[in-house]
Amino acid sequence: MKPEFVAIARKSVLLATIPPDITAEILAHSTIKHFDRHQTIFIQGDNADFIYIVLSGWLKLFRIAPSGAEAVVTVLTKGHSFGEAAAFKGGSFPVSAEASTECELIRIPAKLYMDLMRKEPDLALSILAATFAHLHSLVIQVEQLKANTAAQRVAQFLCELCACETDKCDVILPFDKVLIAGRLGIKPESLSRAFSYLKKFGVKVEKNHATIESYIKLREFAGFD
Amino acid sequence: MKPEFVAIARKSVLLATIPPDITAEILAHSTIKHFDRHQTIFIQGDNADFIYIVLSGWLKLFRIAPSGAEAVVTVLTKGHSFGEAAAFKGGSFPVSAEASTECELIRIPAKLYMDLMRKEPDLALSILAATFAHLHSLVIQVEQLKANTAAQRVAQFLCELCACETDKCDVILPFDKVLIAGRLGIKPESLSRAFSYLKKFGVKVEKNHATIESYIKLREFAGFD
DNA sequence: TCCTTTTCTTAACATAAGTTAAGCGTCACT
DNA sequence: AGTGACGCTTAACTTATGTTAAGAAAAGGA
Repeated sequence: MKPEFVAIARKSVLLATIPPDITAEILAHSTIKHFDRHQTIFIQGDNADFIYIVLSGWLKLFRIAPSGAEAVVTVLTKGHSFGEAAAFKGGSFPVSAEASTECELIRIPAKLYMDLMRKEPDLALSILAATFAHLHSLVIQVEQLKANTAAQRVAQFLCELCACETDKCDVILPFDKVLIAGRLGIKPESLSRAFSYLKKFGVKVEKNHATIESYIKLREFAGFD
Repeated sequence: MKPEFVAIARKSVLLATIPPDITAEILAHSTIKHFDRHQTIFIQGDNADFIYIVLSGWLKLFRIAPSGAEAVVTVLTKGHSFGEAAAFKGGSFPVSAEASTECELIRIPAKLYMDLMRKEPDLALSILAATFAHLHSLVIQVEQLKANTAAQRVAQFLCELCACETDKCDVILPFDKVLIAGRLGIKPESLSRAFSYLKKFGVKVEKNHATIESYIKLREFAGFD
């Protein structure tokens, strides 16, 4: 396995806190998988036999309601892991996963991880840490869905992307607008409307590039403290 | 501690899979806490020093957005545990908790649980199982919020309550309508409207008692398979 | 280059849900 | 019995978001 991949994997929440010799053993039994855009990684109900770590690209976890409506649960990229919770339980995935861009993943056999866990309690703690991160992000998401308007959610999304120090800053939208809309629980048309509404607050969007004139003001509108 | 309380606690996801002598030790160091209706159990940001198991009554976990809007994240009752995730992480609670009815809780010192965890890896698995259950329920909730109308969410809620075998059945609404509305992410007025809309599908609601004429039909409308 | 396909935006319209306000029972207390 | 508080429902109105449709801009292939 390429050293750069190992480096990314080691930095993930899932492996970060465990000794190098154990990660080496895990990675030795894992494989790199490549997925094209729109390719299915797994679907809900599949046996959760693997745990994944994203090396590159973007993918989404989602559920399809019986009505056919798609609900995007999470969007993941480099360094994120997924499937730990389901794999741990030995059950099946509660969500489906699909590549949103071309992407590369490390696929870890769940059984291997579980076997090692008996010897190395730290592994359980790592899974816990990763699962909690997901849990927390879902709690936030539920709050955002219930307590904010679409435009506010868009503003929150922009604020999260914006890792800048200065008040004025630029962000690159990491995936296409259909996916952003799905992640925020709205239709692409509403996303467009939200963007043009946010012009008032100094947000300009052109292609996949957004300029934020005042991060402070945007945060305020977004309803963050 | 009363034997009936011990029995409830042992059946909770948090303690179900661990040996009796360990649960005994945990419970010996835990205390029973009593809360009146509307009493605060903790607020978001508090140090997560305790893990709780519900013995009786109903309580809600919620977040208050800066706008003042309340988002009910979960409603819990007998046998449910909460706080494990935050306590394990040693951080602070991401949500607030308030008693919705008079209720009794077991309060387990988080530190004790963590100390035992080092000796007994099964404890980590128990926490993981409990956390996974939360995770899964949040995934479902996100899907429901994003992909269903208010009336469908109400129907889903009724279907979940309805543990009957027969097609026609009655359910008792376990908590008041303001709280049900909050849990479903709608206003109480919309809940009323949803109930009267559901008359079409053979649902009659009077006070806290609902009659479902055809469970099958209701499920169909709810959009379950 | 041109043509097709995809992606995004905009507009007009429809609908679901929030808002405001009024009214009705029920309950507890006097 | 009277009063007030509370929980719930209903109605009229407003607003946000989905729907449908059309077209502009960008991307990609021939």
